Amino acid sequence: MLWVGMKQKTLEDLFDSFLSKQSFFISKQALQDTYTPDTVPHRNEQINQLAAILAPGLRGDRPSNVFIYGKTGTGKTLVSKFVCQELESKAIKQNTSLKTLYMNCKMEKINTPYRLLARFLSFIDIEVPPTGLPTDEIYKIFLREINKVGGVFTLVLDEIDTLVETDVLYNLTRINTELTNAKISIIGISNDLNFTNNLDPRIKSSLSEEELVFPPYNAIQIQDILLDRAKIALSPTSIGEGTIAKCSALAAQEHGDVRRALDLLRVACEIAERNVDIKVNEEHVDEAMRKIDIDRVVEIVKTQPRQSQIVLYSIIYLKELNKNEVATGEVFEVYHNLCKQIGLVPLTQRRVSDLISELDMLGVINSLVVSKGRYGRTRKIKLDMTPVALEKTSEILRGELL
DNA sequence: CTTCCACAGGAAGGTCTGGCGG
DNA sequence: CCGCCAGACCTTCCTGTGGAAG
Repeated sequence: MLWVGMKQKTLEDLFDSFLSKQSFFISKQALQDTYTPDTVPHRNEQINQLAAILAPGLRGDRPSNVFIYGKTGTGKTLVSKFVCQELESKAIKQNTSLKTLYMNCKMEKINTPYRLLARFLSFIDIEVPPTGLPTDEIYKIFLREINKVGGVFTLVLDEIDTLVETDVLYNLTRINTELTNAKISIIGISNDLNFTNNLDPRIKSSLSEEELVFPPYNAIQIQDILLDRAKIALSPTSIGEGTIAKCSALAAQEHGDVRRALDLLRVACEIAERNVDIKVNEEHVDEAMRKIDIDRVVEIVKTQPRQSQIVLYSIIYLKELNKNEVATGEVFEVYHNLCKQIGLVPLTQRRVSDLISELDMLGVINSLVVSKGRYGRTRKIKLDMTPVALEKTSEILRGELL
């Protein structure tokens, strides 16, 4: 698929033409989302607001807690990191004891008080075992050490949504009352705009003393940002007419997600480079779009535990019988038979129901609870992937399971 | 209007793994 | 080695419920 448009050549020809061509990339990192640019365009307002909220930390006062909302790729993480960096360097200059600490709750799997405290402690160079100790033991260590170090701490909790089920947030809001020598303020970042709706009102009012909303970027802004990055990342001769505009337009359609635009451009370049084409053009972007989608699905499917894979395969199996929308009961039945065939002990329907929810959250299926009146209440379950991705998934699962 | 289906999804608790300090 | 701990993963038991059928 990646070799679309390439005629049959000898390998020697291929290598020659590859070498004779300048690489598309000057610095690929600039298109990756780990990259932190020197400036953050179109986010001045948010930067200033956040800086104003955090500034009291420079006088040794505890800044208000902040809640930041905005969809993915709207610059929340970037702005937070940027402001924190500036704040810290200012603090160092004037010799204030102020530290900022960033953690991504989802990626670092910080979903229990224990882990949050452990992570915090490792930040001030105290290592504690990852498990084994009682939580209140860790808490005691935490209080002791944090008071020893002292000063103002600004804690950035990215993707704070993952903490909502647990009592982490509640404990966090109370932590300051136990501190004698240190002050902690919290920046919570969420891409779920309704996040605080189902939050305990006390936690809500405490955590969102201030709120910032990051609106999506529009197509022009995305293009602007993309051009900036492309200047750093790519050789100018390699970018075809309209390529950047197309990436921007597609990302703007999505929901103003810059990360998406950057991914599109980067993958499009990789495809073009592999094809030994001269420039990245709009077709490469289309191809990139497909590839990103497939890669996403494949990655999820592969890393799913066996039982979950069987559940997904059951849904695919039903789809192949031309049943587009299926109910939980049907899936469970197929799943049950499949387990027996493979020789695995099947899980209960209760558990399978949860697995279906998880697959829904991962975005490989779509499920909606509907009532069919007399015929009960169940989920309508649909696959949520492109035909190509579906084919690939089916292939992988068949390989893994049978 | 009531009934009643086919589940959703909460609560509590069990089992297992990996790790602790003594 | 022991008793204990956190956390992942499941089971059991349970109450709740939207709306077509009667």
